[in-house]
Order: sequence, then structure tokens, then C-alpha cells
Amino acid sequence: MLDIVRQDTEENPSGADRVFTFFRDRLLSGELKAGDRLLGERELALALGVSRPVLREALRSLAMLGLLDIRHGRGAYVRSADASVLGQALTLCLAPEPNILDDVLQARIAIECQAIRLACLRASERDLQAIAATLDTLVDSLDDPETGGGADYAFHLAIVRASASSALMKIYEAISPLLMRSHVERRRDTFREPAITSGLVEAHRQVFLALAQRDPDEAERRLRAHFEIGDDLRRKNLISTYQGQGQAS
Amino acid sequence: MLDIVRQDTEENPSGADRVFTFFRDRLLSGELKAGDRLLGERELALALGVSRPVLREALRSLAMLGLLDIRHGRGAYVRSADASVLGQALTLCLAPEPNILDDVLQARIAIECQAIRLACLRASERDLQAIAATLDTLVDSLDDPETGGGADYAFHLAIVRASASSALMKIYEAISPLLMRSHVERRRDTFREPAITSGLVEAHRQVFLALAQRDPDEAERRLRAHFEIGDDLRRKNLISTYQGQGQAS
DNA sequence: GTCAGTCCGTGGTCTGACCACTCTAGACAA
DNA sequence: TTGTCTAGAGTGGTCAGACCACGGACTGAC
Repeated sequence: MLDIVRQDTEENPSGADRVFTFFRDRLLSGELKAGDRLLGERELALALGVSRPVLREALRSLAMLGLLDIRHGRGAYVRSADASVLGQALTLCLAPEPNILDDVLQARIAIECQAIRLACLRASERDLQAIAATLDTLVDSLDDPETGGGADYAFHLAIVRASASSALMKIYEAISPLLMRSHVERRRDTFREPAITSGLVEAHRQVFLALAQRDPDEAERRLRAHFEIGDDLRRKNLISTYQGQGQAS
Repeated sequence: MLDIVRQDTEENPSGADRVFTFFRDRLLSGELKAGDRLLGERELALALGVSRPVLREALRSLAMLGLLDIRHGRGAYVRSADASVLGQALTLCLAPEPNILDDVLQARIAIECQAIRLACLRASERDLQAIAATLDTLVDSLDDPETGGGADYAFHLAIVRASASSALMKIYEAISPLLMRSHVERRRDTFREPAITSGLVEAHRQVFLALAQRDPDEAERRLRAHFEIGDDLRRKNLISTYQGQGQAS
């Protein structure tokens, strides 16, 4: 029938691959938009000239990639692009590597430092207000490590969002799951004393001020300083922990 | 039989989802390593208590994610983590966004600037030699835009590799396809005159020297300058093109 | 010793059937 | 008239069994 594209130029893709490519290209070209409903599996299989199991393999793969939302009894719907799949892919990709948690922090610094530079040029009044709001939350939740951590993340996320760069934003979202794991894993090694947390707030405030003054160099400098302080704290605390124990376990 | 994990805590995943999760977790935990061969589809289906089509849906999804390499007549093998899938996912994720090509350049700058800082601290002698080698290739291929472009990419890639950060490396590889598209698309707008290309070589050399001297701030500064010059060139050329035409088409 | 043909195990595909879920239109009762 | 309930249709989810296509290994002839 339709026989799909059939690029026999060099490959010999299986039926499921052909169907997969068929839909992926239509997704990429925008021919299929988020929210669109696909035909039923039986009709689609007939239209594309493959059997239902083969069609299902392709559909399932698209769903796993987050491109499709297949609901029992309802049908298959095109899903809007989602960074969560990207995050999973990154996690899987980095899984066999050693020291990923440390490493992912480097990626975080990379993204944020560029984001804040862009934000200095592009941030709207609303963006700045949003960042200021997270700063307020941060101050209000000094005694609660849980919401405090959330506010901390919100602050940095708001900066990336203010960069108005979807690429930076997506990548940042992608590394977020790993960032969280890193954060949780490190929380054991991080003590939270009033003096330190207040210093933390001050560091955030300095970053925000430089951003509000639209000074890219200064903003990046203060952001880097903030990250380095976090590094130092963790290091010192690690040392004191081992010294306190007298011996490593 | 085995009945798999069966996390009925909150979800009600389909059989294929259960099988998918089953293997993904085993991949993440390292229980399944790259190169391992899976049992045959019939045996696996029996062992996991699902039908073969369902098992195939899961296997196919894993293959689409680049975790499995399924070969006709051979069997299914666990594949080593590959950034190409990450790149595809990113492409799909960014597809609906406007101005991705510009945007991806920002991500590139972000990664490279952090990478070169790390490289100043971590780069080995071999790394530096590798970068120097790409610089030589760059010089030798001044008259050939094709290999010259390749050498340019190789230079920047070598810097990221010298950062010894797998996270930065994977992300850089992930954006590479989009970077290439951006590069090709912009090549139309970029003129290559001897004066300019020699300036380009000089900029690369300056970056390399700062790196070899292990000066993070200076290295990043020069790298940023290099990127900005590229930006300026493109802008100027765009303007002159439109002026030369007298009218935009 | 080398090469060709055959066989077997593997993934690839198909058919047709049945089950489970969701929605809705129609029947029924208040 | 209105609200609720139920039966049906349409949809995805699953299954069984069969056959085809490909790749490798074994075996035989040369």
C-alpha cells in the first residue's frame, strides 16, 4: 500500500525500524504536533502495510523515548518534548562511568556560568522578579533543610531559565536528576550551621545583584566563587569527619 | 514464574514496561555489562512470564535507546553507552524550539569554557600533545575548507576530552550533531579569506598557549574572545550580504 | 587442507483471537 | 426533567502458533 519511505539506499531496516523512522521524521518536521491523536493500531498497521505487532514495537519505542503517550482504551497521543527522557538517557549513558556525581557538578557549573552571562543580556523584569522570589524563599527557609534545598535549586533553575536559551535549559533539566542524586549523597557530608547557611544566602544575593546589574563578568565570577565555597565546605567537612572518626571506616 | 519485580505500589505498568524496567535496572546496576549476550527471545519470554511479542516490544525499545544491539540470526547483545542516542534525544527534544541552531552554540560555549578550565588543571602531557596535533592539522589545511572544518572541530573536541570529565564529554558529543547542522547552515554566510583564516589559527594558538600554561582564567578569556570573533564575522558578513543584494530576498 | 552445501538456532513477521480499559449513548429510576 | 446506571463499541494489551530470513557451524566432497 503506502509502503512507507523505504530507503533501501544502504540499510535494510526492519519493519519496526521503518515505522519508527516514519513517525520520528513526521515529529521532527512538525507534521505531527503535540496533542495530536494517532489512528488506531489496527488502522495504522493496515495503512502502513505492517502487522500490528510490528507497529506496536515501533509505537512502544516512540513512547519509551517520550514522544508518544499511549493510554489503554484511549489511543496514542503525540506528547510535547520532555527533558525527563533526556535525563534518563544521560543517566544511562553515564552510568558505567566512575565519579559521575562529581563530574555532573562540572556540567552544572558549565551550564550555569554561561546561562548567567546570557541572563545578564536577556533577562526580563519578570525573570529577575522570579529569581528574587526564590531568594526570598531561600531566606525564609533557613531552618528547614528540606525546603531550603528546594529553594536553592529553584534559584539556580530560575537563572538558567532567565538565559532564555532552551538548549541550556533542556540540558540543565537533563542533568537535574543526577544533580539531585549528587546532592542527596553529599548532604551526609555537609553540615548546616547558621553561620554557613547565612553565608550561603549572602553568596546567592551577591550573584543576584551582579545579574540585576547586568554585569556578565562579575556575575560569573561570583557564581564560580559560590560553587568553590561549596566545594571547600564539602572538602573541609570530609576532612574533619575523618579526623573526628580517627580512622576511615 | 519469575514474575519480575512487580512494583504495584502506585503504577500499573504493562508487561512490556515491566520487562523494560527489568533490563534497564540490570543495566544501570552493572549486572549486565557491555558485550553480554542475552538469552534467545523464546527462552527470555518464557523465563519472564510474558509472550514473545511483549518481550520484543521491550527489547526493541531498549535497542532504540541504544542499550541493546539486536542482530538478525545472532542474538541480542548489551551495547556500551553511546552518546549518539543522547544526541538524537536532544535533537528530538529541541526540535520544536525556535532558533535551536543559535541556541546550541550557547551550550557549546558553556561546555567548552568549563572544559578548558578543567583541562588547565587536569590535562596530561598526552592531552596537550593531542591538541597541538590538531592545531598542526588546522595550519596545514588552511586552503581546504572541508578538512579545515574537521580540524577545527577536532581541536575543540580535544580540549573537552582533556578536561577528563565524562559528563562534559558526553554532553558535548550529544550536541555535536546539532553543532554540525549549525555549522553547515552558517557556512553559507561565512566567507573564508586568508587574512581571516590566519586570524582564526592565531586565535586557536592563543587558546592553546593559555591552556599549556595552565592558566584557567586566561584560557577561558581567549576562548570566549575566539567565539565572539566568530560571532562578529558572521554578523558582519550577514550585513554585507544583505547590503550587497540591496534587498533581502 | 580447502571449499561448498546443509542444518540449526536466532531474530523478523504474520494471523487471528481474546482480554482489559475507557468512554458514551441509551435505558431506567427518582 | 434530571440524574444514575448499564451495556456496548472502540481502543490498547496480550497471547499462541506458525512461518520466513539470516548467520554460523558442522560435515562432506574435492
